[in-house]
Amino acid sequence: MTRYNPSEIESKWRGAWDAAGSFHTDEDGDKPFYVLEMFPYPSGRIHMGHVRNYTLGDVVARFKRAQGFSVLHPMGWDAFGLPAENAAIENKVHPAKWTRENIATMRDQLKTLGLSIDWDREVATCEPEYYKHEQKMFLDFLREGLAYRRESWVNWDPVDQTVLANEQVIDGKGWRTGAPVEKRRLSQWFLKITAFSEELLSALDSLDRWPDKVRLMQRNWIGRSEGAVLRFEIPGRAERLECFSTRPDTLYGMSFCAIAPNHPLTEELSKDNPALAEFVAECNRMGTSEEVIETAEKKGFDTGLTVRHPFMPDREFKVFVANFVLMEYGTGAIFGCPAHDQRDMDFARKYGLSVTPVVLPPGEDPATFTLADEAYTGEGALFNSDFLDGMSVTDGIRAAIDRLESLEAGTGRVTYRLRDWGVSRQRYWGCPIPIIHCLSCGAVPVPDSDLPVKLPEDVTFDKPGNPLFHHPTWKNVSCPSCGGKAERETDTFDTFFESSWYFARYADPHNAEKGFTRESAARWLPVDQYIGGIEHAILHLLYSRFFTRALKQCGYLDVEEPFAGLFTQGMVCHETYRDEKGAWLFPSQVRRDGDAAVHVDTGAPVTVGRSEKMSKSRKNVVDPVDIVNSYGADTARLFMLSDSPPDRDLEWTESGVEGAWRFLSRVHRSIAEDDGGLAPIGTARPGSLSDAAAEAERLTHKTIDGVTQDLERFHFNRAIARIREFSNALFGLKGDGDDMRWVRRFGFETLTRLMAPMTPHLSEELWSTLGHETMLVDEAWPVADATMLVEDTVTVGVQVNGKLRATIELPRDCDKAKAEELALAEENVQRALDGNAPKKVIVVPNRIVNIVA
RNA sequence: GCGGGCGUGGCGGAAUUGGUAGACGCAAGGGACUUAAAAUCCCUCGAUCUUUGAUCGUGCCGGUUCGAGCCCGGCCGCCCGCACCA
Repeated sequence: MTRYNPSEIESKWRGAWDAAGSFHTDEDGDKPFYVLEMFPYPSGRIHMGHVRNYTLGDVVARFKRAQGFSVLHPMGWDAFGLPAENAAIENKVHPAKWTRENIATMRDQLKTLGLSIDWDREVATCEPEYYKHEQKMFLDFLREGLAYRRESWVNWDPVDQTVLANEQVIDGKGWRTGAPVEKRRLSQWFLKITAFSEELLSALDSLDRWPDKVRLMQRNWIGRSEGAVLRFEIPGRAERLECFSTRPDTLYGMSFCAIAPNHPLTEELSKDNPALAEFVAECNRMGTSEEVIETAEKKGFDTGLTVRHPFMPDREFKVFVANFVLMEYGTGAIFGCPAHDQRDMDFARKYGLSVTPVVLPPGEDPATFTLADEAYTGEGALFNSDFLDGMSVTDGIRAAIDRLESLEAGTGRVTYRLRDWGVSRQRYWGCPIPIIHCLSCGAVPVPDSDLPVKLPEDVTFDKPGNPLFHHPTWKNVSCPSCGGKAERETDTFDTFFESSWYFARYADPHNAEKGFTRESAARWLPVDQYIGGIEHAILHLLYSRFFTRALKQCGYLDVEEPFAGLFTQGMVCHETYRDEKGAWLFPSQVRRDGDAAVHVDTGAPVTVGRSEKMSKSRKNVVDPVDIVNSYGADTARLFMLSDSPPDRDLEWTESGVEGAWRFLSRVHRSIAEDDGGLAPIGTARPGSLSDAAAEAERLTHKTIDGVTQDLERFHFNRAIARIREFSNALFGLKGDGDDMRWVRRFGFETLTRLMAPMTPHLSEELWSTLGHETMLVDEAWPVADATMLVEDTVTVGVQVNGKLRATIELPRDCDKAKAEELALAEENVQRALDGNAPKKVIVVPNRIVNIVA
């Protein structure tokens, strides 16, 4: 008796695939297909989220390969980033060493999953062979005007002497030091993603193999709004005040203007106005967290300036500096119409400004309509508005813009919420920005011949701040332009920079001259199927879309969109456990005892909490390595794919894993221990089959058809349900006549082939057990015989007044009269009719008969 | 506040997109095998009742339809994204 021994089987077949070069990318085949999963950050160990992500991708890759596609399925490492620096500081290990060791560990772990990856194409973004190309890209962007430098605000930790990302600022304090975070102004590099705002928005419509949800999130993020820029005269001053508004139709309801605390005009005025300067400082102190914004009161400071109304030159309105006006959006200045904007209303009530309604809600009387403290933002007819009176909001907007343009007091304008991408990070473990700062020449690009600018590895982390800044020699260079004394840029790129083009590098991973050739990009891009977490719905995907367009503009490639198909997987969740003191416990420390749960060692009661995303902080994690060691990779993979649809969250349960294990053991046992019930390989189909054998044959074809469709549509959980149903029928077949022996072989072989994308090792083993000398990985995907998919008879439900009363067997496509006759003949139907004649009979062929009594 | 999604047995989820609700699995209960256990195999498994059958049942209320888990209107609940974006 041969027991199912996954560790033996799995290492054997991984070795065989390796030796045969089974997953080597075919550069010549005429059906290229690029499957890509988001590459991992080398944190040290793989987690269940990786297992799910890479299993999903591997099912697609193996399925497509079997269907005859030349599949590109690579893997690499998103290897720059903050955790490496944290490890350096905490454990005194160099980020490079830490990262490379983590990569080695995780590569080994990933390999045990049996993924059909071409490891010859592996890339690690922290290596100069990779990042030298993005330095070149950056310089090309600079030449094209797609990169530029300007001052920008950052979160500064005064103790660590470092810049903090927004998520490292907790309650206004540095996450590590607890010191109050300061706002600092630094010169930083930006990529001009806003040059593509409209394109990035409109091209979303063409991404029809992306989830609607992700497209919507990107749409909102880009945030297009149509409106007008108004240029208000400021009596006593030469310049005008520019305000953006989506509602120029409400101009007659205006009662003030407000400008941002960091508006240039504010900065000028506060120079000789200490009270204003103090107000601005107060605004800057105010955090930007959700909670603060939610509860913050609208506050303003009267500048003493006024603006003149464009349509009513005799009317002037006060200009305030207001804490709720953002410099980053529009022009950093607004006109306030309290009646039709809640923020303006709050502000007007606080400072006693006038509230003039100019949009009349339907059914209201203009003579009596007033507003309390709620602004009216709906549709209606304009009134109190001179030439706009009677118009709808939409017509009013157009008419107001026309008038503003004729008065040269404004113009129609489209504004986007999207802002340029700041790529400078004051960090060590990242790609050096290839710029040299010269006192006389300014920021000078490093010449191509001097690339790459290598990140020096002889650094220490004993001083706070960026080690590049303290490096004794690296920084000091001569200016490439004038030869004078100069310094290197010590900032490095945001790590989203590396992940914005890695998918293209895989097309040509060993090219030392270029990031990739146009030809390789033309062959493989865009990625046919990209798979990853929803958490990257906006930034990573948007940056990659931008990068692809920027690269196209610089002549690198000819596509605009990097990812033709996108699938976003759900999270892997697990119950949470806490002991009596409230401390989190690992699942391995907990034993379930019916409804109760107790500590494995002490027997003390354990509180079971709701299921949440697996996370180290809550300890509700299960280590994939443990699962692979005790059940094998195929069981882990099968469980990942069973039950939960891939786009929904998956609940990890021990019993579910056991169920997957039981199923695989059963398949193994049933096929490996089959004693003589199988026809030899290549036996022709017998001329006639018994009913049972014919039914099994038909089911086999139906299963091929169903599983194929399910895999194509990412319904992996249904594919597995179908396979289980199929195997239940198959293993229950009795008899050893020629027909049974033939159909059993046909069924068993089909089963192993259909399971191969999900459980590749076991399938390969069984393929061999069934007597094949070739490897299953090289076999073509089975194709169903279409004539076998239709039954001769169908079971049709019979309803009386919509309620099911019977089912009848009918010949396929049987005529309506016959169906009606047979339906009415049913005893239960007659009883339900209770002697009444049917008023009407609806017959839907092959579906249902409904009798209306 | 704005935008989006989802509510189906004890649980995860199926349901050819308007046509037999609950596939497949998990858990539970019963039985067989065994000295015993594990493993395995078989049976039951939405609720209620007057149990060869009937009634109810897809968050709640209503509508359209011969027929609604699916479509429409209104509620309730949960989840996600954005958030002073003018």
